[in-house]
Amino acid sequence: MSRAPEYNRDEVIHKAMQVFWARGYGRTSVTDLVAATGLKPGSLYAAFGNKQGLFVAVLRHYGKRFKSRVQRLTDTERSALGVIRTLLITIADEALHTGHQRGCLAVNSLLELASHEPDIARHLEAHNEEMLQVITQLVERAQADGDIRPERNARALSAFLLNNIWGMQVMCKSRPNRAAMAAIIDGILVSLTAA
Amino acid sequence: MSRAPEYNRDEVIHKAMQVFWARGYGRTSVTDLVAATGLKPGSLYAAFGNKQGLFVAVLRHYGKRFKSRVQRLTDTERSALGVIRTLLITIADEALHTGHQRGCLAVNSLLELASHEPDIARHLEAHNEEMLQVITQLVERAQADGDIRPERNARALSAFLLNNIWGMQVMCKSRPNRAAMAAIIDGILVSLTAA
DNA sequence: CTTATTCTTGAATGATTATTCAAGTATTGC
DNA sequence: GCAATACTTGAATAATCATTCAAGAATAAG
Repeated sequence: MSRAPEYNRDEVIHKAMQVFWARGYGRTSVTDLVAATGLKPGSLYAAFGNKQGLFVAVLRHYGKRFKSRVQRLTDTERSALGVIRTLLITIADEALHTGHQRGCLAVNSLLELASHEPDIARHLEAHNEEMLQVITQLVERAQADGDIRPERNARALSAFLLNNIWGMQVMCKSRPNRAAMAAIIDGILVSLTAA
Repeated sequence: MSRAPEYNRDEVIHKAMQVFWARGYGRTSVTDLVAATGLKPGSLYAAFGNKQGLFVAVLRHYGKRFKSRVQRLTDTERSALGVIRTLLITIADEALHTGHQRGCLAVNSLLELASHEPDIARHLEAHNEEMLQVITQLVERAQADGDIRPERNARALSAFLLNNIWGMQVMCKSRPNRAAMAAIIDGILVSLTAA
């Protein structure tokens, strides 16, 4: 006993993500979102409360997307160190090949909003903590494989790895460069596999 | 035969920097700048053209400030590798000790504006290139000192180093953490001084 | 069909924005 | 004192912003 929505929620979130990712939160107007999603203001506000509500939904979507991508990598690659290497190469390739220099939505949003929107800050910190855990598991598996010395602190190595991933996401925004990317990946692997 | 300005240009730029740094370009209103600098809109626009003009002046000021800081470090430290280590520790300490999590104005602005303001993007890319050169000189000196293997590519090592500095500036915005910072600095130095 | 429920629409609202400009004020040279 | 010049002031402007809401349209139950 009611009317069904004409839109698909996930599609709307995905389209909104493209706009937020390309333009940032602050520079994205509700008018932009209306144009991208096809939903009129009233429907958008009924579905997500407000602009920030839609943005939180987008961040959730982005996080799931990233995790499922790592999972797919883990499924195809045999060694954990191979997964790490492929992950880094994938990030580099994405930065180098895509024309738009969007970087990482989570990093972009962290820098834009962390100091001003506590709710979003908390969400992004949780996202980073999850990323750190995923990486730590990979490092521990690489240690079990014998590719990384077992006496080294997995959590510490992961913090170092995540730091470099963040750095690469910054470079995405400023003349991404194949030689530099290769040097970075090399530097990471040298450090990870050192005695 | 005219009236002298009542303000000091550098002071105004410095005060404007604090606001842009704390709030970001987009979230800083001209009203904020008027409050922080004490200049009324008319005077601000006469002096800097517009908001973006003031921001460019701020970025220039920020760049000079950073370079003079590295220079001071270079003057006091004996070894180039020591300068690199101290530089990294300084960045980490600043992130850990200051209550406000401002990160780096150049990185923040790059992520916020690079895709939308070509003039500012060019300015920030030049800034990054300068940083890369400063770091490359340090690496080359460390090679001459015998602290880094001479056969390694100084430019590549510097790209790796800068990447980690960028990463640390991202971490500034998300729960900066002493153990992680130490792990990162350790990871960098392991890689730099590896065979 | 009737009614209740929910979705859609798009114009209206009020706040905030960057920027301008005319009027007022101080300083300098004569 | 008299201009000429440049700085200061703050109200006005016009655009853009997120958000609301009343009216219309579709669906489902009875």
